[in-house]
Amino acid sequence: MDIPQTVQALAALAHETRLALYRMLVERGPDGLPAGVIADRLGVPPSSLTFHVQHLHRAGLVSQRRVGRQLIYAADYAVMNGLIATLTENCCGRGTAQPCCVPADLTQSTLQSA
Amino acid sequence: MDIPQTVQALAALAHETRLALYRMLVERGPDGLPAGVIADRLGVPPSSLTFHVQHLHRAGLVSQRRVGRQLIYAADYAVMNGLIATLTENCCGRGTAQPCCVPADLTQSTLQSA
DNA sequence: TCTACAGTTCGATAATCCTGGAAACATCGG
DNA sequence: CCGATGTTTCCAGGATTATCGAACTGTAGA
Repeated sequence: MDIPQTVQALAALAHETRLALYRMLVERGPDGLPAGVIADRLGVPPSSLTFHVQHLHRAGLVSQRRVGRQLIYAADYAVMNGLIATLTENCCGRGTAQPCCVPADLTQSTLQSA
Repeated sequence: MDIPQTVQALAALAHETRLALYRMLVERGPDGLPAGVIADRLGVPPSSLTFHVQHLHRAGLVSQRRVGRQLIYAADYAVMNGLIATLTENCCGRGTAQPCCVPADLTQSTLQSA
């Protein structure tokens, strides 16, 4: 993940409304949610919702698809995984302090328990 | 890590200069670097450097100490670890997609090799 | 084709952030 | 005490981001 992409993803998440939006979509899973429902739950007017969700979409954090007359947004985990990997590799104190987490590659899928 | 703190940390990192600054300090380790050296390396004027480094400092990502007449800044990993943990817990698709990484708590320090 | 509905785009305003020079503050050496 | 050095604070500007109503686009059903 290159630097501009990292900055873009960080900026996309660095807003209370958008972070709440993204978490809502993660919790919801692959089915996603239509724009209107998201706007309702967040309590923001439609045009503001579009503004924020597009921000996440441009950063690649959220996917968009049309179903009938509604637009469904869903979390796209690839960029988030890339972001966390980048932060873990470049921004955790390697060797100096205890690292925060281990990239999934290193642990042979011994998780699913958390 | 609560939401405002998460947003603040994300916002602090969501700028090319500040991300470069933070990575420089991580690479440097606990010794840290004086403000002047950082400004030189980043190619920003002193007042701009202060602006950005204070931003990181307010977010708790960077510590400050005085040595003689210089102010030394060093990466403080606690907040970064907390940030990554928060993102991993709340923003990775639990169960839906392959997770990006495993919190260090779960792996009995089987690292130090990476 | 007309109407209703779901979202987006447009436009104007407000708020926030960024930049960098100049002045002020703090520390050290003489 | 004075000058030199390192850094911050202050300030003004410019740039970017956020908010939200109103108008527009696209889709579905009668």
